[in-house]
Amino acid sequence: MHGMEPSWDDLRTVLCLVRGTSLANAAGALGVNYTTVARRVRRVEDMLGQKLFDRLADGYQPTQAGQMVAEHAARMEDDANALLRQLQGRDTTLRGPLTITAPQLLIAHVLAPVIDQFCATYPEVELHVRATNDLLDLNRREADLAIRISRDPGDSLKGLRLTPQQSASFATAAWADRIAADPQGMIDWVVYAAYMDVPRNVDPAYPNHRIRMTFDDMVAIRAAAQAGLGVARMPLFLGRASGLVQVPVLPPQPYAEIWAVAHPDVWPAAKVKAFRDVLVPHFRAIRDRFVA
Amino acid sequence: MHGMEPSWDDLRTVLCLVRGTSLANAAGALGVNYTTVARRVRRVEDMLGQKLFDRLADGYQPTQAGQMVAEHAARMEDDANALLRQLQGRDTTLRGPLTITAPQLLIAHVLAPVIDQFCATYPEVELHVRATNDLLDLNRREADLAIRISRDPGDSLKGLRLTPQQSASFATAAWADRIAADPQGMIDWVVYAAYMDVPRNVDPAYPNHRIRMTFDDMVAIRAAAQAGLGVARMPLFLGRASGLVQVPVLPPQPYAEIWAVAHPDVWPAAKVKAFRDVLVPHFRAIRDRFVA
DNA sequence: GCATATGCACGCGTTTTCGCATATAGGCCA
DNA sequence: TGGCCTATATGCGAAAACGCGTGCATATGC
Repeated sequence: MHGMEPSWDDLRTVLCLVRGTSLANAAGALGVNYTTVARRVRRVEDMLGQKLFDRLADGYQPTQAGQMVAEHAARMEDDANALLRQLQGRDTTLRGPLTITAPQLLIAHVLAPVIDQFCATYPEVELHVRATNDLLDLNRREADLAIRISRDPGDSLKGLRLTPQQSASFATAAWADRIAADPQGMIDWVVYAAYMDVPRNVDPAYPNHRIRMTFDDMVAIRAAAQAGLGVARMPLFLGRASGLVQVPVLPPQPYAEIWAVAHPDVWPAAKVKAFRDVLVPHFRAIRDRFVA
Repeated sequence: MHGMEPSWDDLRTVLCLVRGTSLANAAGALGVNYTTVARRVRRVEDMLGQKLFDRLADGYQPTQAGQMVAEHAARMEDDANALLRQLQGRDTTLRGPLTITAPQLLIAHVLAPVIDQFCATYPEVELHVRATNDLLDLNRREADLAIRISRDPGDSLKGLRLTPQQSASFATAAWADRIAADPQGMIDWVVYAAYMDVPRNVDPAYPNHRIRMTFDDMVAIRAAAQAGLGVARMPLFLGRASGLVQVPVLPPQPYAEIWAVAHPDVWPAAKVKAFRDVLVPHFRAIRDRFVA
């Protein structure tokens, strides 16, 4: 025990190192040089008089004491995030940073005009767009507002339904012709890896199906369909915007709705509200792109 | 909004400034120069893009946003304290700092030999003694172990009863003679301000009493009794050690017990246990100083 | 078995932060 | 009203923290 108590930032550094397992990862998360992480960790250990990490060949391995530090620091982080969210929710300015997130395909085919209009209307807002299928953690402020396909389960996020939508089967024109000419023929499917099966509710007029291949990503599925590998189920807005033909194998049917969600703390922030106010009328105007 | 998020240490600084209401107080609590406090606060405000304090003539007055920062930082502080307590509780060394607290009079007349013995037995322990009647906050690690008259209410502290004790009435030899000579005579009392009355249970053989003066401190009461201002009720160990004579006006009767208390996290620490192991036998050996 | 990639430790020069001294403004009391 | 006390701003030199480059050890791949 050296007596002095460690600085809160040093505790945070320990948390990042436990999470990252290497100095470089922790340094990246903190936005500092990894040498600094090493120095801070050593300093905390000196102050606490306890070793927090075993220096192994493949990185820093936390000791039991290191785990304890990380657990408490994680709770401190929750409080810090809650604070920043609440302060952000009180913000009434239309200046400065705003981070939104949405799946790539939704941005490319639906949101681009919304983003354009928003930036033109609020030129002082510094908009950051995170185009990813990953569900960013809105509690940790990885984004302020998320546009998602299907409302999120679990978290206590506040949400707004932008539109219902339907899915259907799409393929190249060549495939469409072939299916029309021979409904009894074998139909190749390109499907999500998670499902691993031909969609339910296919029209009984087309009895023969097989899985041609599976993907874990809708961009890849669309590319495969565009390459003529088979038929794919996808939301109407996407199939229609991809140069594909809707084939009658799978009739239009309900698909996950599109939602805008945010943490309730952040929801009332002026910039977040402003973005919603551009988003909602735009989705109302183009609703017929999502349903048959 | 400047974008960057504030460092946790800066949030802590805001907390101390809200608590202290002046730069100097906050700086004292943090162990830094007050100029540093002013700079950090300004930095946080820039980062958050919100004013956290109104600079008034008589100090920094927190805004609503400043209050919010302080509330969350207070929770972070609780977590940091819990961490430090738990790490301390795991400490098995008999080196380094240990802070105990007890009322001045208990230290002066009872604990001094215990402290002496402990320091001789564990020379590598750096013992800090905080002699005060204030109840230090053991949650906040203002002390590791407290010896208190009466077990603490409220907190969830772990405790050990060191001894029961009794109180009685004490005065100078002159007063003792006067009372023996004239039991019907007026008896002047020196009492605690909190009570504002002659003790209950006085012997009916002494019918005439009045409050001569009140004090809010036992050191002062004893001094007044020693100066011959009147009769005072005090614990036996104190009266007997103060050159006073026990007078029969108030027969010996139960008084608050003496306890050793610590936070349950800290209780198992080696240094805390070592101190208890010196404390307990000593109190057993001198028990007759506390009861009639 | 050699080359490469990953990850950490150490030393040096630079940037940032800090403490101290000084200056300034407002409130209290004789 | 003048002096003093408290409390906050500002400028400068010192100290601490930081980033970068280099070197070493271990694991991985051809």
